Amino acid sequence: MSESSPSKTPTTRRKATSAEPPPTPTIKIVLADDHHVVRQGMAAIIATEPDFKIVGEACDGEQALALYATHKPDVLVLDLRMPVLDGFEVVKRLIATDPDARILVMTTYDTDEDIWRCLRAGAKGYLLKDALQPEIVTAIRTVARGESFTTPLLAVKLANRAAAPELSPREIDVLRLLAVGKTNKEIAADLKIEAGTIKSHLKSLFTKLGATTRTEAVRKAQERGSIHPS
Amino acid sequence: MSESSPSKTPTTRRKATSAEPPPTPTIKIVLADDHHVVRQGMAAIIATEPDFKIVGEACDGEQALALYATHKPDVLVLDLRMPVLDGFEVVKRLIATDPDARILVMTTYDTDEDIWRCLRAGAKGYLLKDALQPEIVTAIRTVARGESFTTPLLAVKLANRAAAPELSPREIDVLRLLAVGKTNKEIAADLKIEAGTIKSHLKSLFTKLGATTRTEAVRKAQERGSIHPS
DNA sequence: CACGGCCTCTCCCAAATGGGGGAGGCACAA
DNA sequence: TTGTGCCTCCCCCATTTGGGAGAGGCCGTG
Repeated sequence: MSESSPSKTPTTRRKATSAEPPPTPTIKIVLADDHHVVRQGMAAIIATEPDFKIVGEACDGEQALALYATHKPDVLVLDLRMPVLDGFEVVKRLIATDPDARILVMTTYDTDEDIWRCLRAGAKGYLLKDALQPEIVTAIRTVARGESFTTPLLAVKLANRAAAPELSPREIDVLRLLAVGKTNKEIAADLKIEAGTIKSHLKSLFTKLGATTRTEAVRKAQERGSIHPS
Repeated sequence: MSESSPSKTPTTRRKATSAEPPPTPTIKIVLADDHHVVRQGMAAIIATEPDFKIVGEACDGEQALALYATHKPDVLVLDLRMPVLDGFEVVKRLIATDPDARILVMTTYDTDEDIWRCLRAGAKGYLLKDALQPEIVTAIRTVARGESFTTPLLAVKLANRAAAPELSPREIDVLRLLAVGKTNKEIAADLKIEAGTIKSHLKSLFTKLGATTRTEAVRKAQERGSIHPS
């Protein structure tokens, strides 16, 4: 399903003004993933496209930033979960210095919050690790062109996410402590505020998350990706 | 000609009765992982070893069983999280029909319960997906020889797990409903028992998991892998 | 400036939770 | 047989939680 029209596409319409798949000079790629196996796999897939070239491989966020700076690749393929500096941080910092950076975020997890945050931070595409070869190739090519690419499956999730209300920073603080099983009193002590205030935050958390018990709130927050099990 | 005797190992001892590391005929491998990228990566890594050969690739549990049956590989490299039939089920069924099956379980997640169950079910090795090439190769070779291989990191976790008390089936039932945020009354209704009984189960869950609140219990159970976020 | 969101705090009250007991039936193993 | 663990149920009671209805201060946006 990569090419649009299978029959009527003569070589005539190959205009040279904009970048097109075949005549692209070379797409330079930096790969950032902490799993060696995944890097090998991506390398193998990328090797099937003659105009793709890996110019650097990083296994943590800092390396990714460094390699981007030195190589200025056409695409940065970025894993979200990484040691030292996670994917989201990398996107934020990279876009801050270079707003035109083309980043393709790749991850196993499909919790919407991550996707949402990365795309809003300026990532151009989002791919799940269960993607097949053609989708991966298309994604890289699309992002390299400066356009955006997101797996259809995720479009739905993104729509949901857009409708959902944002959690305030303080609510996240409470949520995190809630998630490890602390009581209101303990959370209050940790945050150095009154226990009653925790109840207030919980109330708004409940309404925002559509939960009625703390356990349910934690669960829904995890589903959304507002908090990580880490 | 004039080959006096360069070394004392002429072609005489070629075919041996027992299998040995260097002269191993060929290690046949079936790869089961639902992520195309990971399969590509493993394939690339396996290709570096001349005596390794992939005889089949599965992307779900059923395919894995089928391919094992037809190819009788020396090693089945198995991902835990897979559609249709998860890794643990595959291990159980495979060992039931062929107790000598050599299975190397590979996963991203390191929740102890999974490891524990798979190894007890008869898997020969456990590898995390962040393993580097040499470790992967060694693991495959070791398991192919019929010995067991487990990442050192996991040995610790296994020790912990062995010490921890087992949760009863009923406790797991309660835990699962607890995890989605249900109240005791709702859980009782779902399980068709008295609400008071839920409290009893919760009490033993709390002591076994070392928790004091339901949210904490859910969290610790998730950490152990007794229940999955699924 | 006024509005809205966020953070803080207050009061009240019904319901749920957690912790302490105990007890009977059942199955399985020593 | 005597355990031991599991599942079911019961009691009581202190604490926590969830829901309702505020209010004041602060800050950024329109």
